[in-house]
Amino acid sequence: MTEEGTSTSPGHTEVTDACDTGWDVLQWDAREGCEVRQILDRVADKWSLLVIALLREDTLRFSELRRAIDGISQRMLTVTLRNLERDGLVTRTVYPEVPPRVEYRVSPLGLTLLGTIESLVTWTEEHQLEIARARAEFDAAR
Amino acid sequence: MTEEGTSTSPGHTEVTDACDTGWDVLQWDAREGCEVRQILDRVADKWSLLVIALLREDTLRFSELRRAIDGISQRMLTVTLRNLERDGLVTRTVYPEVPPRVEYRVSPLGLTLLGTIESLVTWTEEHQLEIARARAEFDAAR
DNA sequence: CAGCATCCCTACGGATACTG
DNA sequence: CAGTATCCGTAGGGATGCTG
Repeated sequence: MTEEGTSTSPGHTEVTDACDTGWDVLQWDAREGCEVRQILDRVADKWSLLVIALLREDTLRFSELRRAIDGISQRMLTVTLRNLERDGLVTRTVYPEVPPRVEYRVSPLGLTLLGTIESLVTWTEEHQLEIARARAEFDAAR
Repeated sequence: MTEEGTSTSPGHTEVTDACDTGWDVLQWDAREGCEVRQILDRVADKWSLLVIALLREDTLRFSELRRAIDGISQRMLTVTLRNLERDGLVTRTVYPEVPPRVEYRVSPLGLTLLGTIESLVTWTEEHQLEIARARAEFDAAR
């Protein structure tokens, strides 16, 4: 595995303690080690949010997720699930049966994140017209 | 400019009306045309959030932002500002002076988005320990 | 079934050089 | 000062093929 991993990069932990004080924007970026950046990245990547949202309803197995999502490659589903599992947002359960069965469910932690995300989605729904209008206006001015 | 633009891709607007019904996860992804996806991308890219957060305090000019952000290239600052401006989240004002002066400020719309984002940041701060623990545990199990 | 591994292509984003 | 234009490396992510 030459890629992925969202490296915790041990031995590179000179985060100078930034990111701890509340919403201290001037500091929390630029440094990749920052938690906010990492969580934001996780939530914003192409599939994580979708996967976690799907799992909110009920626990699903790999193939079910694969079919439910439509555009996703099995590679990215694997990668996404591993990341979510690593962050403790999703739980993976393997049933030692003959054709292997693996089930995924959202953890309580994942649920709280999902709740938070909803406010963002709500914001989007409430303002998408404003944004569309702004874009149209901007593009027209070229 | 051969790149960037978050294409409104005209003539590719077959969004089938998805994304309108609230938080209908099963539908809103996979289709790039979705507003939620676009907003999420905007908010999650490397610099947008930081820029908008910096502007919350007071209006700043290009060079001030550049210096304030530290890691950013002037190219990405430009791109980021154009996108934010296009979406109506940030306002750009040009003062026709001899050494040109341009000032940026958050729009009211941008402010409401920032407010929403804060809950995400708060979530991160509240749960970063849990996540760190989960990661450590996961990594240890390899 | 659930996945790892490999190849490969593209978009994101940095560095640099040039204008109004 | 405030950009624009160009070149280019890297990471994200799709397609495909192989295992336990």
